[in-house]
Amino acid sequence: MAMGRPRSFDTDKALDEAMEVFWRHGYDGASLAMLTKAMGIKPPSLYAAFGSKEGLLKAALDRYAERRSTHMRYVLAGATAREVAERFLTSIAESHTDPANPPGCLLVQGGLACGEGSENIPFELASRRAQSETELRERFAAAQRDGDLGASADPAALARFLSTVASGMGVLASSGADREALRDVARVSLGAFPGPDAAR
Amino acid sequence: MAMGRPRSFDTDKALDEAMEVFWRHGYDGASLAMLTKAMGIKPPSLYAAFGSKEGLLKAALDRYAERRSTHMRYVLAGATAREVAERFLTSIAESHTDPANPPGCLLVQGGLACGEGSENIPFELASRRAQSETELRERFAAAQRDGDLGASADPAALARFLSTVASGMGVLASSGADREALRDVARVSLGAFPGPDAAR
DNA sequence: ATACTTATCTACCACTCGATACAAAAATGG
DNA sequence: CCATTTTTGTATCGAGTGGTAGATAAGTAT
Repeated sequence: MAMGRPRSFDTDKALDEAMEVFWRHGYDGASLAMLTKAMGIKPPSLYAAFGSKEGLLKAALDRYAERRSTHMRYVLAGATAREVAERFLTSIAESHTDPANPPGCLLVQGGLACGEGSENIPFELASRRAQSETELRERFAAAQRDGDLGASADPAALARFLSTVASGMGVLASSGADREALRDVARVSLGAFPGPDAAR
Repeated sequence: MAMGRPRSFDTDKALDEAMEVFWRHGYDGASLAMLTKAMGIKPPSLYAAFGSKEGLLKAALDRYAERRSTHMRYVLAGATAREVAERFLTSIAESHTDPANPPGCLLVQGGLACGEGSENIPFELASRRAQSETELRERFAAAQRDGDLGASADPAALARFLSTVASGMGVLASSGADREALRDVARVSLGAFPGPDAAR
């Protein structure tokens, strides 16, 4: 069977460029002209590969999730619930101010509100944000069974708290806050985090 | 001297409608068609009254700030730093889930990232977010002088922490979280807040 | 080589964007 | 009344939007 003309661009490389544009300008703010220029391809190639602007975003989000899953594995591997929280917030302070990327978090910058015709974008981003919150919640529930998180603690509330602080740090970083400011927030936030029952 | 034809719409009422549109769709996502329809006026009237789309946003932000200054006065009037923090977070849990408004916070929803030609919008919103952080910081510094906030506490870091949690709660609310979820976040966050030195 | 399949490029589609020119309308001052 | 001033509605501007038609290029299979 004939294979056809091979693709002349690297899909992952192009996705990285698209990701950066969505990250910096949001879904609505990212025009096809900006995207195709950054990706180094023309509109028909984009549509053949990703179907639509929304499809391109989803592909970029998948790639973003891949990147973060490495971080998240490290975070969840913390020995105690407390250490997981610490790893979570400090790694976010680093990643959200990494000069290799636009400041903040793609899942926040991508678009909390959108215009007509892209109403489902905020939902898409929210569901992806919810994923790491779920991972944290399950990790904390396990920690509670293991005894390194007090029985009186609320795993769901703690996970939601950390996820909320993470979103807030995304907002903070996007407005130009430096790494030290985010570390401060992480440090103060950890003061809200309980240890095993004996410690509190 | 001739006075000219009187304006046929109420400026403040129109601004409230515009505010809601910006709140729900963000700056880029809010089209002139949506704005003029919501405001019940035609483009020339909009431009005569507010100069530009950006001018309209700024006018809406001014009105938003007016609304919030009442809340902020109540917050800052708390007897102790701890009480100020408590009032700040709980009032935000309420306001960000007030069914009378779009969910979340206009200063966050309005746009963290924008397209070409509106690059200064995120700055405008960030500077308005920074305002309440400054108010909190100054209040906490005063609390430290008064002795109801420990000498070892860092007023700037605490204010930044609260402001960050507030932004995070805005993100959380915009994705449909209910009031109880926001209250949980507020409650957990307050665990990070120190009292007078004796208490910790 | 020829057939077939797929990707790419040029050019363009219908539509929406923010913003405005212009004339009619509605007020006041004389 | 008329002159003046300002607002309003209609109708539209040029630019840019997301997306595509159609021809051409570049590969594989036979």
